[in-house]
Amino acid sequence: MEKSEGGDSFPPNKGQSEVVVSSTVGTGVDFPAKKLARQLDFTVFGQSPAAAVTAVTEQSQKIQPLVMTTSGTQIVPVKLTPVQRPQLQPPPQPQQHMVLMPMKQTAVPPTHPSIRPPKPESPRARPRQSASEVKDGTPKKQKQCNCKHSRCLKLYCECFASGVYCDGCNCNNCHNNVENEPARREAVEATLERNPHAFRPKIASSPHGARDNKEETGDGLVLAKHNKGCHCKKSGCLKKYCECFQANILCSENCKCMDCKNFEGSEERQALFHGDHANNMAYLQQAANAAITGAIGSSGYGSPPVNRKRKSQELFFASTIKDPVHRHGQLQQGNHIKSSVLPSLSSSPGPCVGNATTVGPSKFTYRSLLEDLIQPQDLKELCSVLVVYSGEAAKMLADEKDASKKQAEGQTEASLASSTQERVQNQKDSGSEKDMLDCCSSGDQGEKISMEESSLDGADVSKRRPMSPGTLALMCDESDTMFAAAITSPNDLATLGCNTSSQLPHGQGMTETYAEQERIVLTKFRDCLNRLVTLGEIKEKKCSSMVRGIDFVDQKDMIGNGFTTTEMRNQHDSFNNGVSNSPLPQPRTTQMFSSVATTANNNALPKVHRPDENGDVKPTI
DNA sequence: GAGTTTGAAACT
DNA sequence: CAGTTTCAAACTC
Repeated sequence: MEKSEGGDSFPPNKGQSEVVVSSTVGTGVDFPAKKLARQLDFTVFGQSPAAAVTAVTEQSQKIQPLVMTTSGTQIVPVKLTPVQRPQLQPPPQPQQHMVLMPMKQTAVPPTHPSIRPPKPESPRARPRQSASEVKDGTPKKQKQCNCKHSRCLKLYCECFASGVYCDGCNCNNCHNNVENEPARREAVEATLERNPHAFRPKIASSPHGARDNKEETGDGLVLAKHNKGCHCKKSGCLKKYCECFQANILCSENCKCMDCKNFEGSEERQALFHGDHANNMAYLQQAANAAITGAIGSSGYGSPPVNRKRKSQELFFASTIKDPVHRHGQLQQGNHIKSSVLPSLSSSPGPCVGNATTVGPSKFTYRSLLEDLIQPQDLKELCSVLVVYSGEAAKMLADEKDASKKQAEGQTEASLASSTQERVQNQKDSGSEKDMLDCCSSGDQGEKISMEESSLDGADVSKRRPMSPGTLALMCDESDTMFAAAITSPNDLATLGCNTSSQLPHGQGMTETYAEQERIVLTKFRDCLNRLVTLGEIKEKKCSSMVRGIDFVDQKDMIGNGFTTTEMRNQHDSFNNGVSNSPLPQPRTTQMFSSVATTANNNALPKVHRPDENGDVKPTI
C-alpha cells in the first residue's frame, strides 16, 4: 500500500496527471501548519485531478518543483489551505500540499514562475515566527525556517520536510533551492532511504490520507492520530513541542509520551484551552458569529479533540464545567428548547442543536449573544407594535386622502353629506383599527409565538379575517407560500388587506397605503434590528471582559441561562417593557422599542398587559 | 533579542 | 533497538 502511495516513491512513480499529493489536515480550523508540513499526504494518489486542483489554494505562491521522478512525474510543492491549529491558535494559515505534475521526460527541474532566486543565506526577517502564521485573521506568507546547520536539507528544516523550497527564510547556507537541486535531490533520497515515510503525513493513518482521518465531529474536534506518535517527556504534550498537540489532535496509542495531558478530559488541557480562549477575542466573535449565522461546527470554533487516549487519567466530565465555553454549550443544551422558539433571532439553529444533543460531554455549542435577550413574548410584542404601526399608517393616510378629497369636492357638496361621510369613514377607521388590534390580540391570545406556529396562525387568520399588509409583511418569510396560495386574485388581496386599506376608494390609494405601511413597518423593524445588533455588541463586550477575568467561576452567571448581568437584565426587561413610563433612563433595549412606539400615535396604541417571566403583570405596549 | 527548553531527526 | 547527538522550533526572560 505504501509503495503505491507515493511515500515510498518519493519521488513517486507512475504519476500521470496532476493530483494532490497531500491533503493533510486542511480542515480549515485555525492553527499553523508548522511541522504539519510533514504531514504531506501521499495517500491520495489517484484522486480526481479536479479535486486535486481545487484543493490547491491561490496561496500557492511557493509552487516549486520538488522532486523529479523517473517516470515522468514531478512533485510540486504547493501551498495549501490552512491547517487547523490547536484551539490555542486562532488564525488559519496556509498549508502546503504537493501536487504531482506531469513531466515531459526531462530530468531538468522545470522552472516555475514562483521559484525564487537562490538564497544561500536568507536575511533575517521574523525569526521564529511562522510566515504562515496569521495575525488578525489574515493569512500570511508561508513559514520561514531558520536553519543554520542543516543546510535545509534535512527534516529538521520545515521547508524541506514540507517539500518546498526555502523562500524568504532566515536560514543559513541554504541548499533547499533550485540552484542546489542536485544536492537537494540527494538529500531527499537519503532521507527516504532512512525513512521511506519521511515525507508522508504524520497525522493520519488512513489510506485515504489525513483529511479522511481527521474526522471532524461537528464542533471543531478533530479525530486523528499521529502516525508515529509523539515522545514527549516534559511538555505534557500540551505545548507545541508536541506534534500531536501542534496538530490539534489528541495523543493516541501510538504515542510514547510521558505524563501526557493531551487527552480528552484532561484538566490541564482544558485549563489551557480555556485560558487561551478567554484571552482571545477572535474566538468570542467567532462564536458569536457562528451562533448568529448557524455556521457552527466543523471548523468555526476550535475545541478540544475527542478523547483518543486515556492513559492514567479518567475523563473528568465535571472538569468541563470549568470551561465557560463548555458550560456554555451544556447550558445551551438545557436551554435549547427555550431558545429554539426564536430560530431567526436567537440561537443558532440546527448545527448547534445537533451538536449539543449528539456529541459527548466535552463538546460545546454556541449561543447567540441575544439568546437570552429576546424572549418569545418580545417578538410577539414587537409584531404587535408593528402591526399597530401599520394600522396607524393606513389610518393616517386614509385620513389625509379623505381630507384632500373632501377639500377638492367638498366645495360642491352639502356639508351634511360630507359630515355623514366623515362619520362613516371614522367608523371604518375605528373598525379597521379594531380589526388590527384583533389581529394582535388574536396573536396574543393564541400564545403561539413560535415562528412556525405564528405562520400557521397567520394563515388561519388570513382566512378568517383581513390582515393588514403590515402583518402580512411580518409574516412574509413564514407564510409566503400560503399567502401566495391564498391570494388568487386582486380581490383576494384586497380582502386580505385591512379595512383601513379597503376603505380607500381606489386601488392606487391602496397601493400607496400598502407601500407606506410597509415602509413604516420595515423602517421600525430595521431600527429594532439595529438596536439588537448594538445590544449584541454590548453583550459581547461584557462577555469578553468577564471572560478575561480569568475567574471562570464567576462566568457561570454570565454564560448560559444565567447570563443576566444587571445591564443585560435591564435591557431585557426594558425590551419587554417596551414604552414603559419608567422615569429611569431607559436602557438601549427600551429605546429600541420605545422608538417604535413613541413615534406612532400614542393615542392609538393599546395597552396590553401580560404576565412577564416572573409572573408580574407589566404594561408592555 | 538572547538564552533556554524541548523533542524530532539524525547518528552511533 | 536503544542511547546519544544534532538540530531548530518553541518557549522564557
